[in-house]
Amino acid sequence: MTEPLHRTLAAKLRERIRGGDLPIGASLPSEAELCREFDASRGPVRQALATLREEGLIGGGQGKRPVVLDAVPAQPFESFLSFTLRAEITGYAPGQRLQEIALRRPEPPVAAALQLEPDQLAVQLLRLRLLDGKPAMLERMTYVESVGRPLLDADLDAGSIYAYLIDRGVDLHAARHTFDAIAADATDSRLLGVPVGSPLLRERRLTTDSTGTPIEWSDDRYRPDIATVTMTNTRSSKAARAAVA
Amino acid sequence: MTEPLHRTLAAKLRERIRGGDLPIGASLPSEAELCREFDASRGPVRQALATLREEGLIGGGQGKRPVVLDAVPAQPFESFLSFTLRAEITGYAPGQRLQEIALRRPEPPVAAALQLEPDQLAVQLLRLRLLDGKPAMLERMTYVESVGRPLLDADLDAGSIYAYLIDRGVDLHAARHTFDAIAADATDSRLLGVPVGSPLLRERRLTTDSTGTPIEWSDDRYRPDIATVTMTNTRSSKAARAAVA
DNA sequence: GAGTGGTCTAGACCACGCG
DNA sequence: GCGTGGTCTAGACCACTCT
Repeated sequence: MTEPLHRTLAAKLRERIRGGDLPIGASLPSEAELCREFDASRGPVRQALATLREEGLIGGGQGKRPVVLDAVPAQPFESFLSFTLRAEITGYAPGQRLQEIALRRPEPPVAAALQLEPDQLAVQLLRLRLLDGKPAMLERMTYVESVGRPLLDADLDAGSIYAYLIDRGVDLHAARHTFDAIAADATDSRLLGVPVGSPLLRERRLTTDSTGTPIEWSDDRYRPDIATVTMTNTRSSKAARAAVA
Repeated sequence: MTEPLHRTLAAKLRERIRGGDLPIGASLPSEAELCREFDASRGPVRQALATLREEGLIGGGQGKRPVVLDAVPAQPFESFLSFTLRAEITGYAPGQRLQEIALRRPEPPVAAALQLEPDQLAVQLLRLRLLDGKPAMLERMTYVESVGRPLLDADLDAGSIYAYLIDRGVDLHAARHTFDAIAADATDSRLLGVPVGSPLLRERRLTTDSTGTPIEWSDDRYRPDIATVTMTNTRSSKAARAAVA
């Protein structure tokens, strides 16, 4: 165990919160009490508390004890990307049905977003995402060929594409998300089971690697009565957590 | 000057970076050097460096000096909240037309979100937001009475409510945003200038102070052809930036 | 006034990066 | 091996909250 003390303390406190030992709204022990309990000085104790504050788990202020605000810590980047992860955080059972996967020349706006030449190929997927077995979101994803090729041989009904890509060492670094609303088209209507023209939440996403090179473009449409997109941000930390449902 | 030392140090370093004294890619002085220069101990110096790291200004690691990464600090929280700020970042001219402000008992779901008793009063606003003079978003905001009272006397067509509240010392700490899509109702239709039933992007937001006490509830509806909500997140830093348009 | 977190000091040892 | 940041201790004073 060469784990730093402040990490150990943070982990122990996190466990008490997640385990319900310290319910939402409860006060944590004071810094002095934690020092005595763990036989540590104030430095590490304060560092551990700062970590939990960053994660949005606790709040508080001068003269007041820290208070439990939330039971689930934020995991900013991955949770922003992965429908699977976001669903699991929220307690829903995620599922998926691949409708189509193809290697083709993408439409001009998509090609432009991915900075592809007009004749370059990309891997496109149409996939229906489920929450507790009900159609919740329809995603139209486009990957640059070098990244997307292996997906042609993968079992895409099995789980998260992001987990698969990260496992293979793909350098996912930044993402830009744009939200708006759009009326359901015929494909949306058929697969999501809503009338044509009904309002859907659309998230368009461009994911890039750490050099800024585009990797993935996606157009995701959510059925608003089944799934919403939620995110939390706090002033001090810059952590943001995203979830569905 | 009752400003804490670590804040002062952070401000001085931030100034050197913004002023080009420390260009992007340059190394900062070592912690020991900063201690000598400012005649401080390591604690405050490290706290100041941690602040800049949080803002995405500097990076670095064990054994290496801190390196300047960027010259402009991210201000994630405010930019997440303020339509005005988000518009300015994107280069649009924000505007607003207050339609109504009232002190009343909010509808039960809103009262529940704000943890109010059924007979407690709250301040409710209906305000149309403009981008370059065109109707872009309609917000229905509800503030707990203690926070919202001063708004009854403020000039709400002048600028950002958040700037006003923060100036008055209101402790805005965390916000939870939920996005979905909804069909325009009669009020939306009239003020936003879209047909009844057309799809709108809806953002519902609950803002709390650092003890977790709810302060504000808002239901914001965006006209998708005029305004969208965009956010960027990166893997390494937890900074996220939001914008409209 | 007692208890709490916010801040600061002075000194120490360790792990990592680099020459 | 030396300088760096990462971690930890022990003690101190102040500002704030609560009662």
